[in-house]
Amino acid sequence: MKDVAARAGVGLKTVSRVVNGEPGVTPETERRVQEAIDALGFRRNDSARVLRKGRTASIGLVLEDLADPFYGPLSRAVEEVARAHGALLINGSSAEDPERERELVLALCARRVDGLIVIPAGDDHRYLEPEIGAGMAAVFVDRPAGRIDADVVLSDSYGGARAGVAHLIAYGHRRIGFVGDHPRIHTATERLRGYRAAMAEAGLPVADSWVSLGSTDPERVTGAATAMLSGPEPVTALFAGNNRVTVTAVRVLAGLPRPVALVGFDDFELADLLRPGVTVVAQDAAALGRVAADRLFHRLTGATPRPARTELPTRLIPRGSGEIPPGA
Amino acid sequence: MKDVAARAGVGLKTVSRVVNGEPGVTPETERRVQEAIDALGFRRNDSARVLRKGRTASIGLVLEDLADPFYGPLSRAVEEVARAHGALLINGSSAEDPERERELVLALCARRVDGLIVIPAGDDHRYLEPEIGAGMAAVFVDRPAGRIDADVVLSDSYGGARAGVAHLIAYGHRRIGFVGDHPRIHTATERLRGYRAAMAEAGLPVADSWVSLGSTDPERVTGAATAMLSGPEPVTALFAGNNRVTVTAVRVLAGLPRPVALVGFDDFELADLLRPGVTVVAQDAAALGRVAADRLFHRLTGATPRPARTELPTRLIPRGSGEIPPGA
DNA sequence: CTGAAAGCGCTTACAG
DNA sequence: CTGAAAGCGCTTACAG
Repeated sequence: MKDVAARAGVGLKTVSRVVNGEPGVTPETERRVQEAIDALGFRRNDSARVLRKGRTASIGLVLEDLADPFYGPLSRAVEEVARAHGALLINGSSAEDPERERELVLALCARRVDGLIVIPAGDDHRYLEPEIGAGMAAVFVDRPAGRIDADVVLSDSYGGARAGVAHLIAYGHRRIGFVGDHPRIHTATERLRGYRAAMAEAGLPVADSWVSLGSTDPERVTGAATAMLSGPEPVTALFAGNNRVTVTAVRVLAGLPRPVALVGFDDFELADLLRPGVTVVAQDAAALGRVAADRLFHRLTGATPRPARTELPTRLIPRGSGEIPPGA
Repeated sequence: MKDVAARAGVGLKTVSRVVNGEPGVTPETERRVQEAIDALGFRRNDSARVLRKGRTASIGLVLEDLADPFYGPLSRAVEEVARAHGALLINGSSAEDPERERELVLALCARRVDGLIVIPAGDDHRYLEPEIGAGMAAVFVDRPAGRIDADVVLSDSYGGARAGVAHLIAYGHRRIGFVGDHPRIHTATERLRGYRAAMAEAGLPVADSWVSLGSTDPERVTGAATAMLSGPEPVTALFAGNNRVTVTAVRVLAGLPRPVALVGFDDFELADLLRPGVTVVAQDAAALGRVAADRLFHRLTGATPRPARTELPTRLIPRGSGEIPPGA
């Protein structure tokens, strides 16, 4: 900028005015400055600008895995809101590791992102207290923050799972298996709670062997589902706790001689083209991202509402797999 | 930092040493400084650090759409390489709009990211010349840069499409349709070139009505595929130019009374569970990202190889849909 | 309409 | 082992 000023024969502040389109510069001066800018290939260094202004015009998004199809639309929705506010998105994957989540979040704080959207891997976020105290805005998505009071935007996991299991019960099932994600993950336990509620409301018992929480690794899920489907009193229907479990469950059921009912949490592409089509409890990933980002930018404009919990509804989409009666 | 120094009764530089783990500080001094840091909730402001050091420890990734399942694994792979080098990832979607791509890229340059990975939407990147001249490193992925000489990492679209179409020909097809992305997109024209090569090598003519390039919008693709499949001399097989076209083609074919062969470019989840399984020419999205990021960081360590073009091989995966003979 | 001085919060290059 | 001064490249708050 100094070089530009020298070449155009003006002061630093005038260059700054031209670069930022501020008023109060003669057309002739502006022309000279612009010429110098072009000749020197000058581009404003935003690092310096950020240091002076205090705002980085960027927000951080920490999620589990950018490669998971659930997070793509969510990220994109956050990005669109950020873009509408002139902010860039810094993205990071925690790989479901609380320590990695913490490192990422603190690195983003050190960069002074204007705000943070976090899909938490860990269940203790007290490490964020000093940051929030220092003015950092943070919104949690998909799972609540642990041990701190913060905004959170969730899908109605409990209600969705309950409706999905009730759907299977309505089709005559009495022995229904539940295969879900690791019990450390909030959505997994909420969905299990929904399953138990639906069973209890129908007066049905739940055998321990019908419930399996753990890694969504295909081998683990295959083993768990296969165990429930064998033995003297196999389950006649399966409720899958998330998209990855559902996909593996579809593979397991495809290899079975008899049809078994299946309802999965999370919709996925082509679910309608499988035979049978896969009945799912759909959640709106893009809406989760959009609502969370809106909340964040609301805070960034100076509003300081008390931290709130927002639950987005889910939607049951019958496609065939969830309407198979027991013993079909 | 000034406050920390004052509270600990030391100089600024000593605080800096402790914060950065530099040697040459008495344990006792370090303890005092650490205490002040904790008491004040101090966190180093990386904006200032960046300004002084000249490196932001971040790279930019501009792609078409974060929500597209093809880009998720690619982004994640880039992120992992960046992480290994201590860098964060700033992500942006061009939405296939050249002007938006340009805005994003220039915004990232203004932030002085250390390097750039770009999946180009436009075909003229001369706007990057001043930046590259000023030392910005850029690697293009999936499609080459337009009108500038730059590193590029691609899948072998030509060879993959040619192999896919040859596969259909080997199963007896003579009239094969090609539905692809917009002709402005490099991969679309390369895959079309592969299609034409395979047809020519088999001595087969290509009717104009068998080829349709354009938007991957489901309506457009449905119309194009339907037209090729009707009339007095309908095609007996379809080659789909990318993942989104393939998905729509599967839907179209599912509604047809007779079986029609299909080979798609890009693999997708559950392709093996559809009936018939979908035969695809698979490319490795994660490898594209990994190789591009490796190249970028190689440049960032000071190496200045001449810009090179790297082509990653594709792999034909027969699953059933591509092995349906004509008139089956 | 224009510009000189101070300062954002660090690191660098020295000096003690 | 420790620290004072200068500077990274901008913007802010003034003054003319």
